[in-house]
Amino acid sequence: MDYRPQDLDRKWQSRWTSSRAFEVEVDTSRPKFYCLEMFAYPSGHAHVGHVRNYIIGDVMARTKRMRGYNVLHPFGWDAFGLPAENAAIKGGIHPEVSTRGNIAHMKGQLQRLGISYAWERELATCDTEYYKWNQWLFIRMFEKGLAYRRRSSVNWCTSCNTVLANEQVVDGGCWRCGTPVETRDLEQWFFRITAYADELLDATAGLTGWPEKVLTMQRNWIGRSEGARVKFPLESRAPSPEPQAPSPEIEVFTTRIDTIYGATFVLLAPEHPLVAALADRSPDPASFRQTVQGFRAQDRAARMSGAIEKQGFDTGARAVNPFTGASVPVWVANFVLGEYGTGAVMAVPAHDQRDFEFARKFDLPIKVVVTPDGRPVDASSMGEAAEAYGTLVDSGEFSGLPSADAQKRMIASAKARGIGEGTVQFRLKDWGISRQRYWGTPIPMIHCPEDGIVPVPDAELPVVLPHVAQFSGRGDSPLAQVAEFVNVRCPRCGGPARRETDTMDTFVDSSWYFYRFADPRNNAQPFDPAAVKYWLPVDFYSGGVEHAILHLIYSRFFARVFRDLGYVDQGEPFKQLLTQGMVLKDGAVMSKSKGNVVDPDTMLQKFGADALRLYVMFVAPPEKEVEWSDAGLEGSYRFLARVWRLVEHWRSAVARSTGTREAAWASLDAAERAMRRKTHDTIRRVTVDIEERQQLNTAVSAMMELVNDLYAFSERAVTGAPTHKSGEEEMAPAAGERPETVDVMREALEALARLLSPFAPHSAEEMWERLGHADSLNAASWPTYDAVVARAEEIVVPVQINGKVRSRLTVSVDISEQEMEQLALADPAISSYIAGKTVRKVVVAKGRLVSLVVQ
RNA sequence: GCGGAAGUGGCGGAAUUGGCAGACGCGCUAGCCUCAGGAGCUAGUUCCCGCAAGGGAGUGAAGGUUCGAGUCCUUUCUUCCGCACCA
Repeated sequence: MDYRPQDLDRKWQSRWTSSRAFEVEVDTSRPKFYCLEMFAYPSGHAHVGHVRNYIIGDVMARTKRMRGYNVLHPFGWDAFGLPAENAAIKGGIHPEVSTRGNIAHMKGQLQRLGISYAWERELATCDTEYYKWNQWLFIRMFEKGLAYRRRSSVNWCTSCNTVLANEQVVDGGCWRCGTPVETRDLEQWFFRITAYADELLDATAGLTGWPEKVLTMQRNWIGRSEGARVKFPLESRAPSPEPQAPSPEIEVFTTRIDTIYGATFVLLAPEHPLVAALADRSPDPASFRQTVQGFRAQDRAARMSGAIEKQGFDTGARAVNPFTGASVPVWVANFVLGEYGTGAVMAVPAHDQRDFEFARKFDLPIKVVVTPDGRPVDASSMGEAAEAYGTLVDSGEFSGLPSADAQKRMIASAKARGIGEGTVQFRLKDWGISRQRYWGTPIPMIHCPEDGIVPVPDAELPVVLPHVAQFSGRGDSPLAQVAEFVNVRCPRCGGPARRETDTMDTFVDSSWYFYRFADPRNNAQPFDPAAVKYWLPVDFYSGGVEHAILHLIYSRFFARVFRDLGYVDQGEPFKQLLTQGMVLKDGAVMSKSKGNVVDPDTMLQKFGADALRLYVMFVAPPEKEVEWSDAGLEGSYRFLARVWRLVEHWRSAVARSTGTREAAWASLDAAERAMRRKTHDTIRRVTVDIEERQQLNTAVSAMMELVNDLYAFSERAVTGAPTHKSGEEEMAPAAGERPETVDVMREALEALARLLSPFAPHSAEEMWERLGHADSLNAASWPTYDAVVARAEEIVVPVQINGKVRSRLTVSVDISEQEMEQLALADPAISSYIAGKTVRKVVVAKGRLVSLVVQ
């Protein structure tokens, strides 16, 4: 029979489904393994880049299943999100319709690849049964003060009169009409992730199964920095008649309080609350405000293009440096960030490059207060700021102290005087989750004129996303236009009230779906804690690096929220993380717009699922980026066909020999022993490569080596090599053929079918069946190896003279170091080299090599 | 600028603990088989010299440690990725 993979795909996929082969239940008597690939946004079509990740996970899942683990391997859909809504605005197809259609298509693609998912646990985040628990959790977080509301700026298109997501801002303009985007302040919901900043940072040290790269990215993202807050009092002017007089001081954050004697001016962010008040007091408030507004608008556009030039202007106000008592000017600067620290900085041009550039540009004073290496620094001639730590000069009572000591003393001094204190500042900000969008989880809150913000009672959850027929892309939040949705009675006072019309960021959906998979149909709670206790943490999590920060940090945050709610007992959800590399085509990431998408279905039709799976695993280690190659895929197909012919060639001989196996191991000849050794060593290598090294490409090459040896072994046996022609016939053992050879072949083919099955499950199942087995390869059928058999009897050991290999010795593996040395010196090739010279040193690495130093 | 990863044949890559560099695959070459081959089987394939035996060179570059370095150390170059006025 010829190798027809497409038939095998169909046959085995339907068998797996009908036998519920991959469905699992909690079973505390067995070790569990939770294997998860990041769930998918249902964009419509999976390309081979996406698919690579699922295959990697499937190899792990199938291997662990065969190793006897109770394997949870679920899949689902990150189904809410902007693209579906954008498509609805442009094409008029309702997000619900397009999303469900896309899910159906992509699910078919994954099924055709034979990925071993527990499909009965499938979930989509747009299911009310799922997002209900987003709402439930939101309310719990609201109760604990972890969800709160405050004003924050959004992108606003004045032409469409609507809020834009960051992705909808293209080159600083609206994605639809190109109108320049403005910022506008709205009341929005936030999650207080900063409450866990320290813990999220510290716990990275315990994530030993994560790539160091990802941990570094998370640490940088959290961005802990130690420093101090110090108040610079504003110089009093004529008493202000205004009732809300500006705050009498400017608080700055600095990590270099040791340089404070050199603080010759103060800079405010354009967003700083004091700026508006200072504008009122300025001689020309209109132009003041216009300049500030210019800075704020510029900031957005400039983020895209890179660096922007430093700009600023003098507010006219002055503040007092609390350490020197000097009067310093207060400026507004475009590069000071409103959302970091206090939104104000003390500028020390001598010791901070940014301040230095600003001072030079605007001719502000530069004062040196730290000498890096003991040599004096001249303020007027320095070309750049001296940022290094050093010894303080010209700093009053602190002069002469090293920077680090000075920082401690200055913080103590500031604290004693009530003008500052040491603080820890994080770069991590609270997570803004409000989206003025339709296709997401409605935020379960009610705004009552009497009672303020009231959560929807648990009994009334879910707040179902109402049907919206028309998506214009204009105006308010889509939900705000649905009167039946918006108008509601206040749960507390019963009076008329309005529902919250914002929906949640879809990162909320993806921050806990891995818990839900443990118990996806629970209607009473987000999940049964006992089920999660059994299945979690995820033992193997794989996905793209693009999620290294947001998704993974939000998930770690949610894990701690669930922990503090008493639902899970530990705060790290992912034990091991693998970030798989992308698949490139013509050197670029696959994308529809580039037109370089490789469609898995086309490959499936040509070569079958197994060849595609095998190729993608073989081409490179999982973390690496790979370039797609049609020729490489063909090579994998050829390999599978080669294995297939080998099985076909031998299977009837193997079937007839049943019963003689094992008995014959003692009477093997040398070639049979070597073949058997190769079989057992291959089992060892493949097992280690998958489970320990997770280097799936070398696992495949180990199997290829085995097959190459089996062909040679087959050639040597009387039956000849399984050529294309002869493969079509069932070969009987030729006259005089040794039964031992058949036994060795059977052991090898059975091992091979099983080792191959995580990679090429359809072909492997079929081969297993054709070798005479009625059971499926699914459960607990991983081959074991005999370490004694796997060990070589003889090895070839190189002999080096002065670092160059001059001869090779074939020796027993058990040979002693002394014997090796003697054999090496007695070797004719070696003795002729060393004749007449002095052997100064002999190094023997047991079982590895002999190295002679000769003069 | 800061941080991270990586540089190995024509190509993808392998080398697990400092011990035979180039496994395995692609591509290419030759032979066999065949009516035919874009199928299959066998052999070859880092570069240079040589009919061969063999010799020499060789893991981005330059040094170093070592009997021995792709692997460890120092310097340096290049590429990719992340962060990027975070005070």
